[in-house]
Amino acid sequence: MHKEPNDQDVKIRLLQAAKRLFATQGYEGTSVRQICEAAGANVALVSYHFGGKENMFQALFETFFPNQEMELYLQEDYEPVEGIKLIIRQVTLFRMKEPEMISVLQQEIALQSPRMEIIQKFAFPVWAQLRDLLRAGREQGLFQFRSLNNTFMTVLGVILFHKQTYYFAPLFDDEPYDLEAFIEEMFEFVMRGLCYDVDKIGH
Amino acid sequence: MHKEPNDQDVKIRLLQAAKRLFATQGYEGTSVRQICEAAGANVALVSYHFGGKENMFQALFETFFPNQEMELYLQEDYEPVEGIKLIIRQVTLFRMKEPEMISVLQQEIALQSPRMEIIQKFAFPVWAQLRDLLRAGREQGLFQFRSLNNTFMTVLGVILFHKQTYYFAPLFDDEPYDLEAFIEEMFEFVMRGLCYDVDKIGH
DNA sequence: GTCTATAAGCCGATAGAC
DNA sequence: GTCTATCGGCTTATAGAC
Repeated sequence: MHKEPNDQDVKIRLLQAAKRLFATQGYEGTSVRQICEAAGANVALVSYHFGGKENMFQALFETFFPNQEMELYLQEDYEPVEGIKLIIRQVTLFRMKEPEMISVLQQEIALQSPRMEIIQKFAFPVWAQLRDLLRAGREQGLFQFRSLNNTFMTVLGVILFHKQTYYFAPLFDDEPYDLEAFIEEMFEFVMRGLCYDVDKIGH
Repeated sequence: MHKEPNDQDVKIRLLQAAKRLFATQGYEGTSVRQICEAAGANVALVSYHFGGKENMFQALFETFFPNQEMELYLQEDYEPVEGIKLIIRQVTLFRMKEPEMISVLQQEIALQSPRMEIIQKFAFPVWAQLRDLLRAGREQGLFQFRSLNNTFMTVLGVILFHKQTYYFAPLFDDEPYDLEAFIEEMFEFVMRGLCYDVDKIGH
């Protein structure tokens, strides 16, 4: 009944190879053969361990998505401002920890691919929470905006679009990089965008 | 020496089919055969008219990207605020007119695919202009932010990420839709994010 | 300019040996 | 759990007929 040590090894190696390749070549642009070769595994093992390429895509989110932290977060009851700050913070930390998963996410959102239904199962709770916090903040007079839909997409764009990349590099001066300052700057940008007045409330 | 009327017809039909299919299935996820079938053209005509799938991708940007308007815009010398407003406006109008091109753009940015080099040739002037306007605005005391790089990516995210979609629909209330109000709201969100004070200058 | 036919190869999935 | 061999189908690209 005891598990071969190689069992989990191969599975995790396949997942890591798939994550990297999906991020850099896309889902359709990546073949099962490439994944297996990169993982040093036999061609048949994706079918055996995951039941096909598509199921492997879902396994990626089960493995690398912060599902547990999200569940904990969603149990709490947050004020709009601190709730949004926490979302910005958590999403940004995840983006730093798993840039390849963010790349996969961005691709599938842009494509509106059939895989979006899988992604929804994992990411929707946070998105819905962000939308609810924006609406609650407006109702409490903390934020001001016309369209909830547009504002939601704007904030999501601020959080998700960021990319540190070779292709944008020519535009970028060399700047010292500080993660906490970065999160703070993004949070403050969003709060100002939402017309949140620190003094008015005294937060 | 006169051109067959069908020549341009087939070419433009192929381009339109490619645009639609690349947007919904991705570059790698779309086959030349699919493009030709959707365009009602023979399988060999992509090679004949464009010299292969990759060259067709570039032809997409030559055809559907607002290259002429961009050239005109870049000749002008804009103040930071009005320049950024114009960029937000023009990009948003383009996003409404050619949502499929935006989808292609988003995909390739997320992927950092080899096609990014093609995209750069067409989009970089605007991106560089946006970056320059942000920096100039900061130097003139109009805007306040710490990191030019991060602020640039934030603003680009606000402009480019937006997506009206089936998958986000469950999050969206039905709202009356007004394009001008939408552009204005996005512009004001960005200006507040940049700490731009209307009263201080009297714009 | 358009077509058919074909080349040469990769795709995902699986049956069956070990 | 891992392997090889193979299936049926798809891919891009092109040579050559019309």
